[in-house]
Amino acid sequence: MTVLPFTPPVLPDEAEDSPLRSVSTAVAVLDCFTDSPELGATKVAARLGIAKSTACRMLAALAAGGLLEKAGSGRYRLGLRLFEYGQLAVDRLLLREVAMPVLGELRETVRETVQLGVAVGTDVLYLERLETEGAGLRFRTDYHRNPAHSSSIGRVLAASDPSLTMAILERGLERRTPFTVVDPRRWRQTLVQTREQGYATCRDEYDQGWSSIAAPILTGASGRRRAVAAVSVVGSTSRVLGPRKPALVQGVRRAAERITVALERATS
Amino acid sequence: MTVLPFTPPVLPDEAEDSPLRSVSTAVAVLDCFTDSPELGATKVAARLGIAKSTACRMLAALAAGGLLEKAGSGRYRLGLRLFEYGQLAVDRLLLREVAMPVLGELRETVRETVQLGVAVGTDVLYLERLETEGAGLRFRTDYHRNPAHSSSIGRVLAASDPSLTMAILERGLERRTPFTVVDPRRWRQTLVQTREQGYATCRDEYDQGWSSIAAPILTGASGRRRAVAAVSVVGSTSRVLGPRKPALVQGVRRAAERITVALERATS
DNA sequence: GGGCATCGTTCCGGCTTCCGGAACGGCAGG
DNA sequence: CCTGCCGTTCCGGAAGCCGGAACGATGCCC
Repeated sequence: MTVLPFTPPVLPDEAEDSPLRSVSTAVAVLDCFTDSPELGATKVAARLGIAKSTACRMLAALAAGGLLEKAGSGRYRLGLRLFEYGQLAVDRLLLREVAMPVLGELRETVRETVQLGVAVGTDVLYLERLETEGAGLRFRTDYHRNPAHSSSIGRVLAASDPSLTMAILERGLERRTPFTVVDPRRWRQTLVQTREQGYATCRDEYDQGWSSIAAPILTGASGRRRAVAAVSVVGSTSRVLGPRKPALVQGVRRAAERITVALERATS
Repeated sequence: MTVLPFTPPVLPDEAEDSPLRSVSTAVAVLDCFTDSPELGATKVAARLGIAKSTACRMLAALAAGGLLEKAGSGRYRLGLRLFEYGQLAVDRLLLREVAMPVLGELRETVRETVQLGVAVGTDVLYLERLETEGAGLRFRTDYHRNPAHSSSIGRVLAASDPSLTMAILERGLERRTPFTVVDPRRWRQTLVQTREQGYATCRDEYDQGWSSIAAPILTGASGRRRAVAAVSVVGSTSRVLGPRKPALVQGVRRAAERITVALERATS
């Protein structure tokens, strides 16, 4: 039997400060499914450090609620009700609502994949991704979350949020490619540059050959403006950071600015 | 104070047979947010028939897990982690994976909004919706779930699943427009017709002025084929059920068939 | 094909932890 | 300023949960 690629017990770390232990455990059980598409009671129990019987009951209870689904022979997977809840959650986001049409136009203009992302912990969560329609090389689309330090959106968000910057540094700058900026000083320097320029770039740092440009969507009074989200254009490095770069930068910045204004108008 | 449009206590009905009461309650709390975007402890407690303190703890625990988020002044809303889980759930669906490219081509062909839906209880849940790109009237996009009886996808699914048919009839055929088929006999007749034709239509039954055509995605051995999902084209009634109807029917059927074949190939 | 290892599920006693009522603090409206 | 209303906290009683072990089923390997 091979060594499990699993991260050891997650539960003791994050469930310590919350009441309702069984609910916390249930959430931890759900978390197990972010890494593995299908899990059984034994593996869940092992990963969380709980009794097998407890894991079994948790799985059954979550399945009864539709958050999990039973996939033959006692294995479980994430349930469709989660998809439903997730859609509801994001539909109710004013940000996404006002951003959507602008993103659509941006894609038309730049003819590359465009993204809308926010910070979740030290990661970037992509709320929307409109893929390029061209037949060119497609960006891989099989993730919805990235470490923030190796993402242009993450850089834009961190540039205006000192606490996010600290959290990212504390977690550590994990190397993904030979080009990932892993030196804290150099990484901070990229934030300085981002603030000066008003946009961020990310060259080959997450997936070699792929780069992106991002600009911030701001909110708050003019004195205390902060980035709540960011728009980015992503594509092969030669297409994004080559001769078209100035045009893409302008497109991304304009789109972000338009969303910022639309947000202000909608919330006032 | 106005009469609440809330359905009275949901919890006693569905949490009776499951162990882990607090987990069941937590799921019921989540369910409250399908109707209302934001809720506080008092309203949740009233709706579920639990103590205010219990509701408060539930909300706090769910928020600690990221399933809910605190929206200033003690109100809560669905959290982004749900979006993440939901994306994972649907990304891992083989059905969606093989259907996506076909749906894209179908939209190109018919130049209308196309949908992919499955049955969840007596509703249709839309796993994917590609909106028409044209500048024409857009179908409203603010829902992800429909009563199955007034949907062409629901009709297709019910036509091949007697137990779904029964469940829908037991729940009752709610009238949504003057054209909604609410007579059980007539509704059953539409299923017969669906089986004969191999596709279903729905004219002005959910939103007046909007109609759809759906065809089934089948699975299982040739003897026991059953619809697991369906593809549909939706647009204004004149565009969908007018002169273009034969072309749209053919397009939808071909797409559904291609997905069926692709699914078989992928699972064998 | 048979035996074995593994896994999911069930049962039960001890006790952890959760529930409900009441009191506290903050907020908004009168 | 006062008065509801609401979210949160505290506490005792007890209900429901946890963990270990036994059961039944599944699937793998020989």
